[in-house]
Amino acid sequence: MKIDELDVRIVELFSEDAGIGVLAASRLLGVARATVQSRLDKLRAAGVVQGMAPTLNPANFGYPVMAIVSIEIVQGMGHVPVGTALREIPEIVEMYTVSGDHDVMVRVVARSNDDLQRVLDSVSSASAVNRTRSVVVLQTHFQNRVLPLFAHVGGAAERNAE
Amino acid sequence: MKIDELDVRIVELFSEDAGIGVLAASRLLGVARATVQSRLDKLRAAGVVQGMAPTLNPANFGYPVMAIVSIEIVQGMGHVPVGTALREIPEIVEMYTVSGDHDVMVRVVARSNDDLQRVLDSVSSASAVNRTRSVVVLQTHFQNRVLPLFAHVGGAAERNAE
DNA sequence: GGGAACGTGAGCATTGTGTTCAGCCTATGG
DNA sequence: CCATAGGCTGAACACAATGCTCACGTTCCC
Repeated sequence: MKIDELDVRIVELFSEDAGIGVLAASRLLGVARATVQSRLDKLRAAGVVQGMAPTLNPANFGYPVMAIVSIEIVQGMGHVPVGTALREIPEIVEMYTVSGDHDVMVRVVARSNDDLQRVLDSVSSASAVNRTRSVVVLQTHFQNRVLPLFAHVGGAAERNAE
Repeated sequence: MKIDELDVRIVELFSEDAGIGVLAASRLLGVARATVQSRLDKLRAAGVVQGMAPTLNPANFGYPVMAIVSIEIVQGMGHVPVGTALREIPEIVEMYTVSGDHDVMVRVVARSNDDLQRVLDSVSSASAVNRTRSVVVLQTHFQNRVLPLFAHVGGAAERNAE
């Protein structure tokens, strides 16, 4: 997928406000409506843009506390059973299988520090979980900040070879 | 902010496809259009819904490799200079200040394992960074999965969703 | 009971959508 | 050197959705 500056500008506009609409975007960018439409279609078809979704902030509906938990699973168990077990815990908002000392890393949210204890316990008590180590998030600098990278890719198209 | 089942159903609909529109959502839910509109306004005003944004997937525009890096900063330096230094690296898509042995945790993406080396080096060479430890993400189970938690808050705990 | 907050259904003018089309430009390749 | 393909344009069209406002019926609680 080749991404140029127009693609970047379109995505930036829709990131500010997805409700902007194809027509308004085309006017702001000084291009034809059909162009914006076809670019969006292509970006979506390529999977670059997965879709448009409302951004939910757990901190604003009762879950201001966040922690990152490294999980070590018991030897001999695949990572699949852990995955299915942990999937049932709604407080887990992110989950990866990773290399290194630990096997799984998750990000959890909680209502309070007290509540975090409960969440961590529910993680620990999942089957196939051996040991956990958790750190509390003190400050969120940014989350899911993909736009600068995307702009970098789009801008590098002219200056650098790919 | 009090969240009821209608709020959850509205957000679920818009999460599937934010372009669904207020009118179509109201028809699917069997409520008046003005109701959906006012609910959305309130959710947005409360900050529960931050906005609607296109979901970008770095894996689909050239960055399929992902890693999580724990960073220890040099004693005596505040976390602010590290933050500003790391902010300049577009490959960092997530950044937290955390408690525990390490001080900062970031999630980075890269074009390949080779490229990951370059990204990690650029992190390590940031000012105030003392030591880093990184793990490679082998599998992404889910990212930013807030809907189940939101549904849980909305009193849909008894109900089996999806 | 009074009042506030909420949901309803309806109305209105305006605007955006999806779709299609022919024409034009530029880059690429025979 | 010309031919072809792909992208962008601007326009057209019917249709649908939007933002806004309103009067009215509930429900809940002071």
